Amino acid sequence: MVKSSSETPSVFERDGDTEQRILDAAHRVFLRRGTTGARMQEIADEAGVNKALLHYYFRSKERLSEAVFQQVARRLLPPLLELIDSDVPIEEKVQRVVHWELDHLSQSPLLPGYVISELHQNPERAHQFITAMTGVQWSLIAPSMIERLRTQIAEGVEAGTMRPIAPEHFIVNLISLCIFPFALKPMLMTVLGMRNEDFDRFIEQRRTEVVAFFLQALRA
Amino acid sequence: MVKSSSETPSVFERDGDTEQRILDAAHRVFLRRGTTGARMQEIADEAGVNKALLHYYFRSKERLSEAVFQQVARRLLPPLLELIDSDVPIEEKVQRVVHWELDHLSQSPLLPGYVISELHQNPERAHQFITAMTGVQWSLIAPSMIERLRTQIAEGVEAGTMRPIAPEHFIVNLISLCIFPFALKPMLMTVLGMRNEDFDRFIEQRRTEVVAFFLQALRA
DNA sequence: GTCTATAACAGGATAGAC
DNA sequence: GTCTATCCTGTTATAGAC
Repeated sequence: MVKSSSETPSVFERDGDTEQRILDAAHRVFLRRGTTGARMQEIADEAGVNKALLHYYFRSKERLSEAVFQQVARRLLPPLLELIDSDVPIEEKVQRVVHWELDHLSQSPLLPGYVISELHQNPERAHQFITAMTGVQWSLIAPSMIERLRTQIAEGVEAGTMRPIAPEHFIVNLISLCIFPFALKPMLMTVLGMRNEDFDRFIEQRRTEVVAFFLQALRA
Repeated sequence: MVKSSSETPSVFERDGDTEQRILDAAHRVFLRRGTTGARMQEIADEAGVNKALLHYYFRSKERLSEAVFQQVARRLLPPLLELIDSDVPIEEKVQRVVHWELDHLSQSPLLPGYVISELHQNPERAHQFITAMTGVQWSLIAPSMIERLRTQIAEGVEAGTMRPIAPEHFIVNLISLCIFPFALKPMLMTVLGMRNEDFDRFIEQRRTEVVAFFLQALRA
C-alpha cells in the first residue's frame, strides 16, 4: 500500500490492496454459497467495498468466479500430484498424502463440497484444473506419472509384499478415503448426530485410521 | 387416467398423470442443474406443460425441490442401511453394499454430485434424509445399528480374522470408495482423459476391485 | 479508484379467461 | 386443469459524478 507512506500507519488498516481483498472475499462467499448461490452484493459487503468495484476489477461475476476456481484448483491438485510422483517408498507416499490432505482440508472443510458442486453444475470447468498446472503439458505428464506408479506397484508385487492394483484405482481409492468425508460432513453431522467437535475428532482419528486401512489393503 | 376410458387409447399419450410428469421432469432438471441453477421454465418445457401448472401442483420452486430431494433421499439411504444392518457375515455385507451402490449409481451417475451440492449449499436440508425414513425414530435406531456393527466386528477380531476398526470408519470408508468416484466423474474424465465408455469400464472394474481392496483391509 | 444512481433483465409467482 | 398475460422482486451490470 503505497499511499500509507504518506499517512499515519494504522493497525486498523485492512491488509492487501483492493483487488486482493475482493478476491479473498469472493473466495469465502463462493465457497459457502456456490457460484450460482453467491451474490455480488454479499462479496462487496464482505470485502468492505462498493458493488461497482467488483466489476471495475473483474468485469463480471463469471470472470470473478473463474479466478476463484482457478486459484482453488492450483492449491489443490499440484501438491497432491507432486506427492504421488515423488521418489519415496509407497508406504511413505500413502502416509504423506493422507496427512497432507487431512491437514489441508481441516483448514478449509468447505473445499470438497465447493469443487464438486462447481464441477457438477459446470463440467466443462474441469479443464481449468489442467490449466491450473502452470506451463505444463498435462496430456504428456499424466500418462508417465501413472506409469511410474504402475512400475512402483509392480516392484512391490514382484517382491511379494503387495497385491496387484491398477494405479488409477490406487489413486481414486486414496483420495476418496481422504476427501469424501468432508463432502459428507453435513450428512454425518445430522445422520450420526455429530457436533462440530465430534467431526473434528473423527477426522483426527482418520489420520491414523486411513493409513492403517490403506496399507493393510495393499498387502499381498 | 380416467378420461382415456372415454377416448380412443393412443400410444402417443404421455404416460403418467400431469403431477407425476412434472415431478419426473423436475427430478431430471434438478439433478443436472442443482436447485439454484434449475429454472422453472426448463422444468415446464421438459414436462411438456405450462409454467403456471408447476405452481398449481407444487405452489413454489422451493416445495418442488423439496419433493425431489426427499424422493432421492428415500431411494438412497434406507436400502443401504438395510444392507448394513442385515444378518449376514461381514464379508457378504461388504460385497452386497458395493454391488448395490455401483449398480444403483451406474443408473443415475448424477446422484452423488446432486446430493453433495444440495447439502453443501443448504446443510439444514440434511435433516430431510432422516425424515426420508418413513415413520422411524432415527435417533433411536442409529445408535443400535452402530452397536450391532461394532459387535459383529468385535467377533471377527476375537476370532483373529479381523483387525479392529470403529464402525463409523467402516461405514464411511465403504461408501467413500463406492460413491466418491461418481462425484469425481467430470474431473476423472478430464484429468485422466477418459471418455464415457472409459468411465463405465472403470466402474465395472471397481465391482471386484473395491470388494477385494476392502476385504483385505479388514484382515488381521 | 471509488462511489451513487439507475438501467436492463431474468425468473418466480399470481390473476383470470377458458 | 390448463393456458396467456402480467406483475414484481432481486440481481447483474453500466453511466457518470467525485
